[in-house]
Amino acid sequence: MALFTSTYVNKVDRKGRVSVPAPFRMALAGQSFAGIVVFPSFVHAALDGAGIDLLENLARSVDRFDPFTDEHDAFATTIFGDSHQLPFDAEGRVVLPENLIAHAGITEHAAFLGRGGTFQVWEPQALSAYKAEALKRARAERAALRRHPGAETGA
Amino acid sequence: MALFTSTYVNKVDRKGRVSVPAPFRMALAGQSFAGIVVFPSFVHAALDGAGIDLLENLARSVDRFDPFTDEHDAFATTIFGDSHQLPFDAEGRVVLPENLIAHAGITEHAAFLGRGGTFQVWEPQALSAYKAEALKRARAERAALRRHPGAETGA
DNA sequence: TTGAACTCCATTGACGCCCATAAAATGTCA
DNA sequence: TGACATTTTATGGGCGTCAATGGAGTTCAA
Repeated sequence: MALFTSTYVNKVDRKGRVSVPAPFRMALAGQSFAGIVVFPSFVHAALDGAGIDLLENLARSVDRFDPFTDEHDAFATTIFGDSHQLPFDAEGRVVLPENLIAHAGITEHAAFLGRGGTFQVWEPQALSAYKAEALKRARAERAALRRHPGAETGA
Repeated sequence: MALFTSTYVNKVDRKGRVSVPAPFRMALAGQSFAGIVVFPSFVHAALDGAGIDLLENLARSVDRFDPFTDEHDAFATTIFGDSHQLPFDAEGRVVLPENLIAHAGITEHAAFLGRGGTFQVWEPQALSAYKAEALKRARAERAALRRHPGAETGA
């Protein structure tokens, strides 16, 4: 299971290349596409990222159920339409497309934020601000989550 | 199920390495990741630690991809974004990341405090102070309970 | 032919892997 | 039961490898 954790800030070089953090590359190893998939976040000035499996699963679920549910259909359309497949170079770097750079306000550095099954890419300053905000909300929700504990691993 | 008990104080060497107490390592044996997961405590100048299963369970509870309605969005961001997977070396040591060292105020030594299903890592002095404080509060609460019988919460 | 994108190579600093030692715990045997 | 042997920990340090980064050459296509 791919698990993206921690936050890494890497440099964007003159040619627009960024190293994807090695642990993230590890988590993606063995997928059918050697690279990452990114698309603009709906709610933040950031990018959502994941492995190609995210799109594969989404495509599967659209095929099966979702011709009937408008919400999910619109969701899938947006994601597929705005997603970019970014291949790794030999050193594990990717080139962020211009419009995504702009959406996230990225300049010198890019911050990779692990979110479990997916990750996000932020402009570091913006991420700091968002994290401070998220921490405040997380404190408030901590008690709530404790009342809904996750299932134990039966496997 | 992993059970962390007792308190151990180990040295942090020049390279930032600390031995994870052998009983803790035992409790983590057989997990899918040979190491520990740590993240800054929400409420203390300390680190919360556990096995990778903690994050796996959390990821499962959030894994349906749904940027609009995830009530635990902030929580997942904070936990995953600030969590570090620290692999054991051959001797059962881990390297504490710089920002976590800073958060806990750790310098020469690190105190591992068992808390049942999880554990915490403290700067030893800070842990002593916290323990004394906790003891005082416990006594005060006990006294209060005696003065107001029937006020106990079941939880 | 000129720019964009990819391949290949170089550098350096951090990290992982390995071995050594000492102390403590445990086990063994007469 | 007391002396000795074995194992496990905790700790320190050397060294090779890999990750992150920078830049030069090469291909492809508009």
